[in-house]
Amino acid sequence: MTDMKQRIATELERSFSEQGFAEQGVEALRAEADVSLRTLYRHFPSREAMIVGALEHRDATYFAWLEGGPEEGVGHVLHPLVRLRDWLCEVANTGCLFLNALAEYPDSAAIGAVVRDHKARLAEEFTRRLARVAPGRDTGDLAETLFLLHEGMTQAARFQGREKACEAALRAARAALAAEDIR
Amino acid sequence: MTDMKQRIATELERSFSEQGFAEQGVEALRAEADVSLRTLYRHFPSREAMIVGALEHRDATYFAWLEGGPEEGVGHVLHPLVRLRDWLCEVANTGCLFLNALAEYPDSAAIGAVVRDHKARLAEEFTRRLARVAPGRDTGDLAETLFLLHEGMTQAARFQGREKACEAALRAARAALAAEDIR
DNA sequence: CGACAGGTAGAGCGATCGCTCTACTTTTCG
DNA sequence: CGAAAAGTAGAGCGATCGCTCTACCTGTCG
Repeated sequence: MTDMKQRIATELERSFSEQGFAEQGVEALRAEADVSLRTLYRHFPSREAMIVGALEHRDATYFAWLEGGPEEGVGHVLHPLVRLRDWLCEVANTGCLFLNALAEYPDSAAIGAVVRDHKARLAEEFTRRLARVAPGRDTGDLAETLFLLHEGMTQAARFQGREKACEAALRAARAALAAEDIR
Repeated sequence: MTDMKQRIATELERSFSEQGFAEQGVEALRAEADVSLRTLYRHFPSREAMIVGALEHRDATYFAWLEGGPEEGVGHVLHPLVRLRDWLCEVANTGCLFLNALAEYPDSAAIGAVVRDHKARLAEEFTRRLARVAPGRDTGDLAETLFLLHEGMTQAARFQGREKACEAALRAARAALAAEDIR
């Protein structure tokens, strides 16, 4: 059943997010998902597949998390950063799950591909939003700046604390938009 | 001997940097350092101590790497970002060793402490440089912006490619300085 | 009914893990 | 010289790893 696979993927995502990748083996993952070892392996035939499955699930979760928000103006552009702040406060402040995975398995082609795909679409998110708010203008550089701030904020929140990193990133983003006369 | 410990630490740093933390056990580290298992454990009595040792060594290496450069003007402030670009080109483009370690062992107090200490001093680097170039002005926010760009650049370079991330970060940093009339 | 897909529980495989230990050699130095 | 310190080589410990497999149960459907 697809329900089962979804349910397991949800638990894998939560588990890896909370405990990291190195600190728990397959048996621990099985227990968290509350299924038999056989069922776990039926849907995710290796530990690497479990990681990829968790990342794919997180990808969907996170883009759903970004939905909604202001449909125009600065608020529309900044929305992903605001939602990231919410995520860091309400869900987890443990860095980026994708980059954490990449850190542990830098040689895995499968993991690398999922990470690159996710990040490319995330960067595109800023590009799209800027294109909507400032149509006809070349906002490519600005999109890259906002994406860098997004990545920096995610990491800095871990060791500096959420509030400081979030305020700094939003302040910097607003300044960058203001400097380009986007309002 | 301290020489020996230094030499081992150098190899540990290189090894973890190139292969990641999860993908090699103590035996592989021993082989890279080209010492006996007993000697390795004499200087670093546990795998966690090896990681901490590698991070401490990297801390020293990296701050030495930042030395030199312009002593005033925008160049002085941007120097750490320029040197980071050099590092990503010449040494390794594998993200931040400290954050990679934290990703794998989020529950280790020892590792967490080293990471927080390193990052705090790195953030301070921008604060100091700005204070020198724009004495008497409140450049705290700007320093935080530059630090966020530094962190974002480090991560983005991994999956977007060095050039794109480095150019974007330097461009964004210059723009932020210009907007505050720092030259 | 009977076949089968998909679930549970858990024993157990070989490999590898972090780490300790023995036995011996080399270097340092009072 | 001779003791202590610090090195090498590597066997081997118990624990854990990822993963497979057997044995059994349950619901669906032709």
